[in-house]
Amino acid sequence: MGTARSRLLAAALDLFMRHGVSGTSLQMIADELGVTKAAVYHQFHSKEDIVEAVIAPALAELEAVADAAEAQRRRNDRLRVALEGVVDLVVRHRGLFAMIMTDPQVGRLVRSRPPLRGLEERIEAVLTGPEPDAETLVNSAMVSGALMVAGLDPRLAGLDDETLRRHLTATVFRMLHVRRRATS
Amino acid sequence: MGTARSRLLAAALDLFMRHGVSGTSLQMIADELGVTKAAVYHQFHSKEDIVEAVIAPALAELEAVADAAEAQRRRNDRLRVALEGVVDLVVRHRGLFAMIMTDPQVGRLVRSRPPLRGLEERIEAVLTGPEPDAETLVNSAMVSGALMVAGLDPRLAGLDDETLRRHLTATVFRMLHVRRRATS
DNA sequence: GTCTATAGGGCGATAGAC
DNA sequence: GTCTATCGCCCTATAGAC
Repeated sequence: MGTARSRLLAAALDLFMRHGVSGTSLQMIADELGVTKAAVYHQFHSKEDIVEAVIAPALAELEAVADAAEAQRRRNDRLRVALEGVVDLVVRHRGLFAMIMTDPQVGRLVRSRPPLRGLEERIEAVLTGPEPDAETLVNSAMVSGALMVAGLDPRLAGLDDETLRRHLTATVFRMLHVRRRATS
Repeated sequence: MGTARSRLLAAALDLFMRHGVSGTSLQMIADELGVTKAAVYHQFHSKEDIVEAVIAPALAELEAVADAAEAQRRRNDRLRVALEGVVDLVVRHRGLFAMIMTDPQVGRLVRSRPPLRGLEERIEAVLTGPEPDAETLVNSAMVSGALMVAGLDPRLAGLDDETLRRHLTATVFRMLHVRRRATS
């Protein structure tokens, strides 16, 4: 079963994805675990703390992806590393990124925390490059949305990680005109 | 300024997109208009009524797009008509479709209303065709997400309708391997 | 169409016993 | 770690005057 804390986070994530963050009350989380609200407050001091703990691991991984992408010398390699990294995260965490991107409350929280602030911008900068034209701007926005929804759509829930990863990668590369192989 | 009703709907849409539906209270809507909550309840009997009225026009247009697409004989034409129609809707309504697709509360509402129920499925069926393989399933899900976020992203807010429409169309066609011209 | 006033309930959060 | 009990707030919604 894991620790009380990890069971709480798992239940919270499930409810957040099904009802949204502001649509999920602490009472719902407590009911899901079969305990009272006060027991929830023993683990986390506020609802915001819960949201933060739920998204923290994925954001840390996203930061590592940004680091790895920015370290590449060639633009095509930066794109390739960023896209492969983000696809991998989306596949492994499925709905979590959809929750982060679509829920306005989560968005505010992410943007208010200094270490995370700018992470979005770093990824976007890798995808678009400096001074992007309209087409590049539109396409990179579309990639975000396309990946986000891929982790959410119930029709894709039955696909295994490897199949989903392969098709996602192929299509985002096609969207942004990225060459498939690393530059030798 | 328009009627009280239309001003209310405009204010509600703006707040729904900024804070989400469950993150928006009737008090916030009333404040935005400079009136009291009771004045809001004079126009609509419940919050759900407001949500329904906000999304109704766009959903009616979406239904017309589904009709037009299903009337095409060839698969490529069905795809082309559906995608061009949806792109047009997304461009003209911008954030509205993002709100419909991402907010769990709105999703429940849409799926609970019989005339609208199945509309999602009709559009999806046109995009995927019968018994789609994994790649087709993934790609059509990605198209939904890509279009959704395009209406939401603040970076694209400055683009005029025609520019946005052109790039969105080009990229979704590329995602789904659709030929650009109508079948003669 | 808009107001004041209020009902009734769920919310996040706290205190203190076990 | 979990409980009972409670606080104060804000929510949706209603009633009735102007």
